[in-house]
Amino acid sequence: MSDATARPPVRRRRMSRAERERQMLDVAETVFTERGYKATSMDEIAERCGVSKPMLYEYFGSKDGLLLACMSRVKAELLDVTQKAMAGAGSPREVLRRGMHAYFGFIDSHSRSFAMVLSEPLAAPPETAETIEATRRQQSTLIAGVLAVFAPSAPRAAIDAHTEIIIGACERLALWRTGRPDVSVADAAQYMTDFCWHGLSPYLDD
Amino acid sequence: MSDATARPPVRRRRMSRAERERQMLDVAETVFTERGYKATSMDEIAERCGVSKPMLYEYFGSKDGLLLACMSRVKAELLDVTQKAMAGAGSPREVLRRGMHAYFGFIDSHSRSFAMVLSEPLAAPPETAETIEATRRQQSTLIAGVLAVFAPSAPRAAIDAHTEIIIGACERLALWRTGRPDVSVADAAQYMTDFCWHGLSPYLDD
DNA sequence: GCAGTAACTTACTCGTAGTAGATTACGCGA
DNA sequence: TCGCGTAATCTACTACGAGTAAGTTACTGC
Repeated sequence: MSDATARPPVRRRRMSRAERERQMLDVAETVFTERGYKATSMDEIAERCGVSKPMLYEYFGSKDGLLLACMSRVKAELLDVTQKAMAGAGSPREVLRRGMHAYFGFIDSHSRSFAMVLSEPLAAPPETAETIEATRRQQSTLIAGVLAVFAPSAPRAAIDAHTEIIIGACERLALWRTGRPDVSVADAAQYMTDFCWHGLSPYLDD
Repeated sequence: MSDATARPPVRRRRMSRAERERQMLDVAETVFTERGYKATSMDEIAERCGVSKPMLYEYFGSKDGLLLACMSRVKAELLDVTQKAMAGAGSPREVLRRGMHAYFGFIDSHSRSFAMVLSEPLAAPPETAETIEATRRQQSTLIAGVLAVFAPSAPRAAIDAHTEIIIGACERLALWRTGRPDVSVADAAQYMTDFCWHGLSPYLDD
């Protein structure tokens, strides 16, 4: 009866490294999403993992490191989903539309509010910022690849610039959708695709 | 001789509220830019103002508040510059190009690295994030207004969406330019304008 | 059963955001 | 020129959270 009375029998299983790491990432992702990066304390994440703080540091080195790990995982998943969606398409335009649809759909369903964290959180030292940029670059590479295939005649600088333009536009639009439940995933994908294809010209009256 | 020996005669003038506020914002902007948001301590800003920490809190309430005030000021200036640049143009396309040019030019000359702070710093509580969004919305309103004039036939939702797309693209492109000194202000403005006008279609080979 | 190691903990330090309450300098009327 | 009120300012704290050093426990293979 010694444990039943004193403390609720918190099941503190030992876990393998990989198992624990995954669990920590899951918890951290949840808490960061709930509270925001700054308002989250390492102590709280540790507690909700049923583990003590130094464990987190053992695994991720720092609070920034933990956030970074979360983001890397999510971004990798996002990249994968996007890539797969694009694979099945025929026309260039369809490739783009499907990619966009997958992108917005992922952010929407997976963790709508985590999108905030994704696009905002850097209070971080420049080093961390750079790492995040690097992750983003993967996404860029995908887009840039697509553009390069579609437009082999375009100079490199133009491709890079347009890649940044498209990524920025997507991220911002995704963020905006957070407060606009009336705009569906398909709508957003359509807006982006149309805009990429013809810009504003369809709307212009002259 | 009493002050000359003991301590360097730090000129600690008293200032009026408005005067001190401006000075604090100047210093804070500089330090945030130098060190990044997180790595900057309120003590350091206070010291470089020749003032003690509680003064900063008296004026801005919190570290987030101070950052926010900096950003508001810069954004207001940016908005102003952009607006003025657009005023003098004839054709719609020229309006856009001039606006873009002013935008990138401002970020470039005024505080290239502060652009990082502008687009990153939110480790802030949601409330602060919202305030920043509100500031950004001013910029949005400008763009949306322009779009509405150019394309009176477009539905409201489309205008809003395109506004977000354009803002996101601009911010991202500005950030990207930070690491690409070879891309001039004019280049960036041109990329954005062209893309807004016709999207990718000029590059597509089909 | 008994190493040996890998998972895990307790119990700290240190830096920095934020605050309570005393204090000083300046403007202004007599 | 002298006080006197008030606004600007300071000293001296507390609180909390990131990060760490060094020790402790539980599985794993022999």
